[in-house]
Amino acid sequence: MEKQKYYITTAIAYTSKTPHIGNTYEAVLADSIARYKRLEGYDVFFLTGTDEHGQKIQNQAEQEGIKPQQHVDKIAGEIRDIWDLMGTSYDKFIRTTDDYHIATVQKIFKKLYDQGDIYKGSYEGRYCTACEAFYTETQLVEGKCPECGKDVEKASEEAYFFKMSKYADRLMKHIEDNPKFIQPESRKNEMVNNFLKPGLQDLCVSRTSFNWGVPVDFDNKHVVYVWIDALSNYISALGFDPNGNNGELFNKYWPADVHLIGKDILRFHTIYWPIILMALDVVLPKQIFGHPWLLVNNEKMSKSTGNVIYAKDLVNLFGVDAIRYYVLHEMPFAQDGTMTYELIISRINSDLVNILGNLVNRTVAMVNKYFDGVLTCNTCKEDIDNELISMVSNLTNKTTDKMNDLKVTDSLDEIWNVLRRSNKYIDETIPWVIAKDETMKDRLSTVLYNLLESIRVCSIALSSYLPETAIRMQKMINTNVIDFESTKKFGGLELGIKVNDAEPLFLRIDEAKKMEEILGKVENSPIEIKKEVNKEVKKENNKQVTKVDTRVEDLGSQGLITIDDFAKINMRIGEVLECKNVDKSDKLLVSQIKIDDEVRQIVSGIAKFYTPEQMIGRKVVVVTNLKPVKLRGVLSEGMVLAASDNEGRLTLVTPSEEVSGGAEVR
RNA sequence: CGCGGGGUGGAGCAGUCUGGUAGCUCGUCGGGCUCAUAACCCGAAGGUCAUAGGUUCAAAUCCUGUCCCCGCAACCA
Repeated sequence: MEKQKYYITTAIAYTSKTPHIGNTYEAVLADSIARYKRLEGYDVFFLTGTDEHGQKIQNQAEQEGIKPQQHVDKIAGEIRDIWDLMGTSYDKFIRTTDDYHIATVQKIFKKLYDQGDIYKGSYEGRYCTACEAFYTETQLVEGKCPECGKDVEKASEEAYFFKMSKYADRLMKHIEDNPKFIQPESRKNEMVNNFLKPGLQDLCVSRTSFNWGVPVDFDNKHVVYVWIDALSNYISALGFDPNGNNGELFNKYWPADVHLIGKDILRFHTIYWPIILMALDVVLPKQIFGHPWLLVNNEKMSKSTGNVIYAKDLVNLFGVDAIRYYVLHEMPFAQDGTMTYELIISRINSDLVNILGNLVNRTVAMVNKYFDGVLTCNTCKEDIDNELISMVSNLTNKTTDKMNDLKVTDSLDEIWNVLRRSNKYIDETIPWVIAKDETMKDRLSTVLYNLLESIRVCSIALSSYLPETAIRMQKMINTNVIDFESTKKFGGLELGIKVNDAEPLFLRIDEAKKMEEILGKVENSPIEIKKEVNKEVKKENNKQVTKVDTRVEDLGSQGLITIDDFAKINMRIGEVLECKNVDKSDKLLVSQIKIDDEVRQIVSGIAKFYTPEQMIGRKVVVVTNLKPVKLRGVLSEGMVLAASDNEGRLTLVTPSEEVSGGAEVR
């Protein structure tokens, strides 16, 4: 019988910065699904990769003084290293800067243009001549430029658009007819109610404002804007050809069985992507799963709050499989999961060390102790065995059911139910008691056989989630029967093989010690989390400085500035006379600050940390020669300096001794 | 009234669509056992299911109002 195919993809990771554990989670999730399908006997193709174009990347590269290609090469390499570190078994890693991808995108764009789905139009907006930038109505602040506060004029920028509305009805019907198309289901309603029902706007699919992208080959002022470029990776990777000469992989694997993506980009995958495919006359993917997020202390991970956790650091601290287990287990189907070091440690100790590791260890130890590692009999059964045997034989049916719904967490729970039951079975059968009775030798052997068989079956079930651990388990019990089918009938384990010495699969973690290590109190701590954050903050600051003067680039990528550059920044001591909250803003305070004889109005994003009352009367450090800006409609004529710690808390910088207002800071 | 998610024993969650005695893991307490990584097994305590109304023989579950938390969007000069 021919193998059934299974095509799974992750979203391609954006190469603007090193991905954190939340981004990495998606790759691990996809990997566990891919591995499970392979185990089941599917012919699996697992695609992942990087999205490398766009203005943001172009800007970053400029700020670092390198070519965009150098920048993306570096980050894409990092991403691939992390995916490899986590053991993701992708079949192909696509980069949107790959030649074949660029060529395919160009062909797709051309075809859609030729058949009239893409048309050249203009992007109506407001143009600020001073800033040379376009803004939408909603971006304007009191009808003026949000950057410089000057007047803007109506203007239009040439751009290509995709006629989304043309296909809306067809898409709506598809979504209705295929209830599993968008998963989890709650997301489906969100998409239909918020975007499809109100009517689709035509999508702007090209840009002229930057050039780091796939050029439109028949109109080279334009580059293809993100969605047609990024989304097409799912088919370009397989050798799709808009003109009909599709590659073998495409013919074999398309349509995708599942696109695994973060819930934040669901709209693009469930609306724009299917419509693009319809326009290309390509069948739609079977399912799109918007997975939840991994939160740290109930907050989304972000650089600005300083709570970013990287996979590499976690692996150094806890090991690959422990982290794979944690992220897979803590992430329910539809709801965000949380991550803290304490929770990781507690999960490892209770699930991996106590339940799994200890079960294997005590069982193998008994086989060695009582039988010199070689069991002699597996037929001396008793009724008490039945429940265990039935749970073990049904395990992979259950995990398969769960995996078919992409419920990875539930699948792991099924395995742990069997592991728990096995521990209980040891207490029920009291092997250390029957070991004292010579006539019970066969019974003892059978009991231990049942346990080893349970471990064997669990190891196979686990191999998709904890591949390294599964292999270690199989080596320890020294079995060669590790195929999927063998899990369905109890008794697949060979008799007469000699188990190896018992070794702990996972080491118990002393929480207090580990936390100390994590907080960097221990010397030579492998953890760089806090330091990483500091580095990032410094980098950001450096970028700000490079904006001030382009000559900085000459001084190399360290972002050093000369004393002359520094001298351009004028800082003075000012006294806060008045301070109020800014309307409709939760972060902004507006202060009247007296500097010498002058009173400046300055807006600061410190409302989370200071009340207006606390501000009044304070002496603060003010940057006085910044270009004035309107924030939330309020004019700001400078900047109040504040220090930001790892948690993103702000503390105002104030003079340590009494000093007259207006004093220069240098 | 910008959009969305959530509030269930100390912690993390399931149960809500398809009303019918409130469940799981961790933690705590008590007991058992000693093969094992102070592990494992058994038992107990602990919840007016955010809150106020409504529908119903019956509501964590359906309807309405209110409060709180968290994301997104806008805003950190």
